[in-house]
Amino acid sequence: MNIEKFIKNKKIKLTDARISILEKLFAAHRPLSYNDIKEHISMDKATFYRNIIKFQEEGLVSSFESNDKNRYFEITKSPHPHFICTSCNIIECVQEPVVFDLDGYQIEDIILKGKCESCVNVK
Amino acid sequence: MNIEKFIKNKKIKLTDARISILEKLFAAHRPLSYNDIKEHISMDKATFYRNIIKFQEEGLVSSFESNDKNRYFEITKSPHPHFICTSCNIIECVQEPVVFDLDGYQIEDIILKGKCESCVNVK
DNA sequence: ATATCTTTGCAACTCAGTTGCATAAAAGTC
DNA sequence: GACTTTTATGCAACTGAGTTGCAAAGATAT
Ligand SMILES: [Mn+2]
Ligand SMILES: [Mn+2]
Ligand SMILES: [Zn+2]
Ligand SMILES: [Zn+2]
Repeated sequence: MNIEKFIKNKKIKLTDARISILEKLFAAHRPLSYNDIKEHISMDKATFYRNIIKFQEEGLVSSFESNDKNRYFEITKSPHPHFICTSCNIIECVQEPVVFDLDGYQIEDIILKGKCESCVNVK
Repeated sequence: MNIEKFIKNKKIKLTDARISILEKLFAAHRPLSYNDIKEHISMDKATFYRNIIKFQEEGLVSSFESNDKNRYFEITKSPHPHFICTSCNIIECVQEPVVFDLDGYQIEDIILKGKCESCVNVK
């Protein structure tokens, strides 16, 4: 995916800092925290978080809070659930759809917690 | 529910601090954070968190991380999903079961995020 | 009584994320 | 070009939830 194309008709200037964040998120197969990518980007963390907030305001990036007190970010794709392992804290995107409807409520996101394939076989 | 009975055959001494935490959690219809109950208990927050950790080790209390950076605690009941409103941050226990199975994984907890009944009607 | 173990309060600490402020880089105006 | 206004960045200081070290208090055991 081309970043200039991705950013089209969003009101965001494409700075070097922003490009490097978006590139990292595009390359990932799962949501990433600031911690996950801070080695691979050069900006100050204030710049990182301020840009992430912009991305979210424009709907380019989504995020959620995990168990480990970190916030995880990913490029906004078609909605899908996420799995968080309560043993190793790994986070995975879930492809299988979870059908669920709660009367009067509008569900936007689903987070499943439990033991991942690796951790379920360890005691 | 009687607290002495609830605590039976758990290796936990029932101190005043512990009783007041458990009473508050028993009376609640939804998970509570330290912030929610600190006005109604008298202990130091270190004591609160240390006791909560004990409760969780004994399986008496469960918890999860919300959007607002706070941890929410409730008496462990039969597993059920929780709903977190992304507008007003209210947390509710969901009674309707969410059926979902992920091959090789062990699901322990389900968190639904979205707009609650009040917030879905406001723009 | 005295020794041992557990709980508590206080203060200091940790760590992710935020904010104020000064500088730097863009963008707009003439 | 020069000048003004807006936006982005880095740094340091701050915030707030939760944790930890330590000494005092309470409880349990012998
Ligand atoms: Mn995902
Ligand atoms: Mn509940
Ligand atoms: Zn795992
Ligand atoms: Zn709401």
